[in-house]
Amino acid sequence: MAVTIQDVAKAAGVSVSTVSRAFSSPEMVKEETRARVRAVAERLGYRPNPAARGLITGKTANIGVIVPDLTNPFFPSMLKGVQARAREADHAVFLADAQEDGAEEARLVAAMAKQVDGVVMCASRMDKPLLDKVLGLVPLVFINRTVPGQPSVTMDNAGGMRQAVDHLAALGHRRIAYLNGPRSSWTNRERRKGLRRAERHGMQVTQLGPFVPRFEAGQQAADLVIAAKATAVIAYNDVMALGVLARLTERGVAVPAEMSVVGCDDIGFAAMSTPALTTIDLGGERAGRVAVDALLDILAARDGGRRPDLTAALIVRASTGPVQS
Amino acid sequence: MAVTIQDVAKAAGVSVSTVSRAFSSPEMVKEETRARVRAVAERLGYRPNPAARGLITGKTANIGVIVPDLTNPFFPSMLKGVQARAREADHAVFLADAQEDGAEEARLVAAMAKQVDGVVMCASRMDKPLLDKVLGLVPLVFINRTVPGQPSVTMDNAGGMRQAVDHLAALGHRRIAYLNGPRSSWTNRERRKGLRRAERHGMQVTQLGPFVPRFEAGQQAADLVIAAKATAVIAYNDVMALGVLARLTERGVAVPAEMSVVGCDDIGFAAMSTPALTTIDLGGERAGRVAVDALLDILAARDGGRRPDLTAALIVRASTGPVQS
DNA sequence: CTGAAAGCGCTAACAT
DNA sequence: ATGTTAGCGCTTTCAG
Repeated sequence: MAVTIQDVAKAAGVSVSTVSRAFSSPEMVKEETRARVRAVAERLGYRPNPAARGLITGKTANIGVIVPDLTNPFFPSMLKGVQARAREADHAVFLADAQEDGAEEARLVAAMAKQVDGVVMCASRMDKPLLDKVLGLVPLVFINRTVPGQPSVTMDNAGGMRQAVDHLAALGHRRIAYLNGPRSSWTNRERRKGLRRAERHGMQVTQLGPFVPRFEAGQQAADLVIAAKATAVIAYNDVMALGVLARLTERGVAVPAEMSVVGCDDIGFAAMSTPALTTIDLGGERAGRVAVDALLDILAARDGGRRPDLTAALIVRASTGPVQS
Repeated sequence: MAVTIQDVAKAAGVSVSTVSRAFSSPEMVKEETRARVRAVAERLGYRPNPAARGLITGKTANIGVIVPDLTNPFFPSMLKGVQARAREADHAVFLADAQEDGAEEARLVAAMAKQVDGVVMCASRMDKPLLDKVLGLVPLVFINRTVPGQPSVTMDNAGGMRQAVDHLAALGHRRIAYLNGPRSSWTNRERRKGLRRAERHGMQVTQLGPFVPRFEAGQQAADLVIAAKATAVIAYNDVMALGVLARLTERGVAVPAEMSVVGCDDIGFAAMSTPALTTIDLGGERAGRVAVDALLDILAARDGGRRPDLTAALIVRASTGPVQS
């Protein structure tokens, strides 16, 4: 095995506790000895074993993250935020992909429980019974999902939608369509709330779906939107919006001249489509950071409980424009 | 703290060793006692603490993965492969994002070393001195990067390029352009080797770049390709190819009628562009699986050393077509 | 087949 | 300021 605290102690001519302290509580050891110990440790290539440390301190300095699907372009930025904040706090990250399966999420939480101080659940799919199984195993923080009594950081889905609606209203649109995501999605419910803003503008809203939020569904939806005689469409997410765009192009419908399209999430490719996609940036990276903050607070018994909603921002690009008169 | 092996032992009226054996070496304990122990453990919600176990066995049942950039759409599928294979082998995954920085990679390896049995390095950016620092800390398996004496799984970049070139040749193209990725990239060097296949067809190849492999670079490159009078272009990766496509559309150059475009990696969005992108699928998910296999072999002293190159497959979609006569 | 006891590498009282 | 010692939760000889 590798070099242990014993080896360092022996080589430095001190006791193991001194070596331990030289690292964990430097102020408790004389400047001189500390320097010597550190030097010896460095020379030997000593690194404290976090597992052994965790066994006694009860803290692992690891945090877990569970996402429903790694290939969903919505998550990478969130993960990046988690990762970055975790690093700043000297914590390592355990990542797992639950394959859109709530039961798998529960299994993963249980598997991680002992090796992490807490876990960040991104857009968890777990239902009540599953939740009951894992709650209490380890501190949890939810992103984009509220669970009674559990800390969660939620993005301002409704506010983002309102901005999108206001934007379209300002452009003169009177008939818009909304492409629903999965019916069970908390996020989708929130977005519908924001959609009610349309009433204030006297706009007519056609609800389509629910759809499996994929590119193909967007293509399919595009034809429905045209048939509904809407002049603008807001999609559940960017991937679907991109599908709409593709199908519209295929059918020769000019965007934004004949149809405005708004997506959601501001995934990387939203800026790369033709035309570039107007979209709602929910602040995924920020959410990741905040979730880790909350977790850290809880662990420090600082009680980071409920965090304020993050602010959403409409990113206006080339896929939305004034309605044709 | 949670329920420990002691609690189970007491509740089941056996010694801790029996409980331990009931889980780790079931054949060593009588059928009847095993069942009882298991039942009690289940009732109490006992889960062995992997850290404590690892301390004694020297195995953590965790594997680490380091990627240069989580937001790079090339990696998710690879991660998915790693994740899936790890799960099958009952290993958890430690993920870290090195932010395209070799030094950070080294730091991460050191930080992970004690908590994982081995780490998979995806497209590592580490140079020789950095490598020397981390080699030996923990078993490493490299993906898309060869390091003398280290196990690595490489994708068939050259073979993929050859397929692309043959495809273009078959379509009658005589003048093609290649958009280089970063000069230091091992991957790019391999692709250039495959590009030599063009000589056999008597094709003229214009090398452009090196480019930072981004969408914007693709847009920039598109103009250069047109100026070079090439009728087809192969980009270092899909993101660049998508940039090329966007700029070509902007300039009114019809794809594939006037220009054929080939990407590389088969990222999710390659199928969603207009026109859908012909691309080289290097088999990222497969690579992830194979890397974990190799790691597992090494850990079991089965010596999984060098793995055969994975096979690349050209995915022909709508962005390539016969040359205009 | 099962139990007792000795650690794995480390930290945290408790001494000195 | 430093050393001694007792575990953290688990596996693994070594005895029965």
